[in-house]
Amino acid sequence: MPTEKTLRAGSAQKRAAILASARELFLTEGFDRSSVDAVAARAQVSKRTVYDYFGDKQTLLHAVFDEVGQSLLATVRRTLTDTLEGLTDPAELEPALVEFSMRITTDMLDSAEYTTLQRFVNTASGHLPHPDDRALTNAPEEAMGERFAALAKAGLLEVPDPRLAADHFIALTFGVTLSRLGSANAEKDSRVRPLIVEGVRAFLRAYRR
Amino acid sequence: MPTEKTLRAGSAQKRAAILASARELFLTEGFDRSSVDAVAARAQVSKRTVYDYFGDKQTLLHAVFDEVGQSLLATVRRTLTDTLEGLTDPAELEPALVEFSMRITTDMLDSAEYTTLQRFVNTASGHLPHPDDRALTNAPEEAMGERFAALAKAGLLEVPDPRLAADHFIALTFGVTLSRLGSANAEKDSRVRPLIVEGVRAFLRAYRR
DNA sequence: GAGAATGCACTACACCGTGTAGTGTAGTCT
DNA sequence: AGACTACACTACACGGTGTAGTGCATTCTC
Repeated sequence: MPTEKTLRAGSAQKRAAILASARELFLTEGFDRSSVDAVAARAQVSKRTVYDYFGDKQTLLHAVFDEVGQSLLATVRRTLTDTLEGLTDPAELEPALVEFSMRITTDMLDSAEYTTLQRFVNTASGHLPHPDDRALTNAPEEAMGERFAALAKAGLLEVPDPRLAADHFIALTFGVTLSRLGSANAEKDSRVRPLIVEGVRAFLRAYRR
Repeated sequence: MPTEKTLRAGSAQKRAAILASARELFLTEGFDRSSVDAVAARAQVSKRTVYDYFGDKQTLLHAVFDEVGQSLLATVRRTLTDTLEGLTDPAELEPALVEFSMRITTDMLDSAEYTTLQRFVNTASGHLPHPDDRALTNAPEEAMGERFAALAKAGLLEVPDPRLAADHFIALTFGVTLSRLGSANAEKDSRVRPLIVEGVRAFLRAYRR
């Protein structure tokens, strides 16, 4: 077995530290410009340990990618049920959608996670081979689509293609905000809310029953 | 004057060749992963000449950035007048918008120019200091805003904030297409047109008079 | 049960190979 | 004569590996 590589199970603490460090650096500085030395230093761990836990830099990127994707999906799901569960009053629809969108947008913009995540998917240095990745990336949109379908069933929206509606909603709120204010501070920026509100209104004009 | 650098005026031909080569490489491979040697080789020019024309790699990037921005703006303006000039028949609005959007989207997706342009603005290795850049990046949206305002004046649209409407239109058509199909082949891909059509329809539901 | 031995995660550090930005220069082409 | 090339060269950063050594817990031994 020449290519047999034994990765240590190790204290989950160090592993988490390395992962957090890599996540922070990769997402802010970019993958190429983040050296493994820097990741190790930030995690207060020797470079050798990084290589013992994760085999190489690509694998480390992959681990970060998975983690970010999972946490993003979890946030979306939680916020979805927090703000849009069991809505029946049409008058509450707009404020609820604004609330949902604001929470997601501020969450995402602050750490620039979604942005760089997408950047990884499209441009990643060295293509990502795992087919799981696309699925993971699309999962948040799927979840939103299901929620929109539920709102349609409740008679609040008219949504022939829920998944497409989800894409449109994201584009009108998060997408516009991101492209206007390039991933800089979100909840503090007073320009965010009006953009979101207008995005939600446009969405409702297009999709309200 | 210690930092005085003398850049050659030189035959515009070589300069253009270098610029084209850099543009191609930077946009497809990414800035970091494109070596100056590769740029020089592709332009069939010695590396020394590259450094004689442009001072360093950053400056070369900046020149590419400007050129792409200008050409993008020109394309948008031309397509705008080609497809949306002097529209009066409401029935022609949807097909005209689809046509406009298809042409822009296929143009942009094929060479991935817009994508990577945006990527440069936000993440560029070494922040771009020039204030011109943001303005240049926003110019296409401004142009579209003006056209939408004209369509509103003609009674075809209801557009209180033309610039915002432009952002919404881009998000619904180009933005959605880009995020679904990651910048891969455009006019050949049969999934593009339906996405654009649905984006335009959603836009019209939200903005039609 | 005290102390030695063992195993293991981890560090510190040197090292290799390679890729790349940028320069200096001698020579060639027009 | 000046634009341009070919090329050698510097300086450096980075990915990855090998290894000597350290701290520490568990286990073995008497």
